[in-house]
Amino acid sequence: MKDQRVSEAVIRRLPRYYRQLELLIKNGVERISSSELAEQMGLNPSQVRQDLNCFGGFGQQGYGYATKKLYQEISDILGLKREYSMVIAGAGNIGSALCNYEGFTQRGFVVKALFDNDQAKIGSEVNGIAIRDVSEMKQFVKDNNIDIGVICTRRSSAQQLADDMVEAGIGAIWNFVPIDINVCVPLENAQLIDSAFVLSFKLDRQD
Amino acid sequence: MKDQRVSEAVIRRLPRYYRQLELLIKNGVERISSSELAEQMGLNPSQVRQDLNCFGGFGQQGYGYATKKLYQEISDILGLKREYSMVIAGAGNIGSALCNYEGFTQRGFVVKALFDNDQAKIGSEVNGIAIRDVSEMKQFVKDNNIDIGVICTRRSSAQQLADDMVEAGIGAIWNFVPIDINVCVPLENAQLIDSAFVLSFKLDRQD
DNA sequence: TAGATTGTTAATCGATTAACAATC
DNA sequence: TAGATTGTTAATCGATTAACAATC
Repeated sequence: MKDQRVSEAVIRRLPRYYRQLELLIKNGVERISSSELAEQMGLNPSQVRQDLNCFGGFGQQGYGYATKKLYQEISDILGLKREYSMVIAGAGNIGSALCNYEGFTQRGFVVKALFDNDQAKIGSEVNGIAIRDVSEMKQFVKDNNIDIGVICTRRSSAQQLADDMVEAGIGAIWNFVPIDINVCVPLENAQLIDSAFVLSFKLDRQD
Repeated sequence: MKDQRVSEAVIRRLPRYYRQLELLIKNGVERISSSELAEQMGLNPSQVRQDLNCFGGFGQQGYGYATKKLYQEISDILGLKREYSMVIAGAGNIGSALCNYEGFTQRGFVVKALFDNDQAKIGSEVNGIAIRDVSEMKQFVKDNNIDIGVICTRRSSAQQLADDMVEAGIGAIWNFVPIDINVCVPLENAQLIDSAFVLSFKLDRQD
């Protein structure tokens, strides 16, 4: 088990391995070779072996990889042994949808609170989770040791709220606002409009 | 204006340039050098110049780039001159949120219809857009020359619906379902759970 | 003209792919 | 033992960064 720095490219393939393994297990497949797995995922067999060997030798020569074992290993690598707590800043359209998304809770990502500055919303609930005044956010993050802060506000307040979260000791930021946020903790961008632009770019060039 | 194949890495920086330029213009900045722009975006000045020169020489020696001109150029490169039509398959949580998202319409990405297989939903509207029976989707895409098909269904039907869309002549697929979809048109993945996993991975390793 | 900054070529770095000895 | 397939080193490829002549 080498423990060099793992490249971003490798990290972003891990969830895909995880999902593919899950699928294979569901279909009763007990072992798989790097070539088969690569084929199924549109990768190169060497790449699959290189990727996995960043974390350890999970395979067996002449046999391949035991799907259940590998699945378990990747689950551990992804840190899915424990739960992660989240707060969502901005109880609008996207924020509420994320709060309602079952996929997160199923996987151990639990929304602890929603925050908004709209007095009309504060006090009500989304999917059983209270909407609180955004002015209480910092203290809440501190008191509850929140892992992930999700930003779904207007552009003007996004950076400030991210700063507040970081000051309150949050572990990571997940940004849905179409603005570049600057923080010193892990940051994941999910800027929908950027994806739309990539699609329009490709559509426009195709002809 | 060289027209070699543009790498995926460059393409994914284009929306960021676009947003940053927009911001600069809003702040009254009329010109910017590659070093300043790189600084602001956390890139390397050479990279900025290389990226832009994939599409043409938009700058001027000794001066830099005129923000308005560059903004316009990138807008054109991204194909934002015209509107793009979308349909959304799956009127659940995420599908409805996307349908309500103002950012899309503002930028010229217009949702023409939502589709679902739940009889209780069919016939109602989200944000003024009709929810139709998913069995009518293929014909609708054909008749209305839809550009982008958004997939927000359960995992079991995602691949089939993507296939239907492609057969009906759709230009691109935008997939929100945590499953690897296989199509012969441009595909953009927005798998939320994958992002969550990347965050848990990084959180888990930090200590 | 001198200074600044581009556009572009060359050098470096890192990620992907190939090859093969190790070993189940 | 022979066949298969890994783990790992080496080769290739592509993307990022540096350097600098061109030019505004």
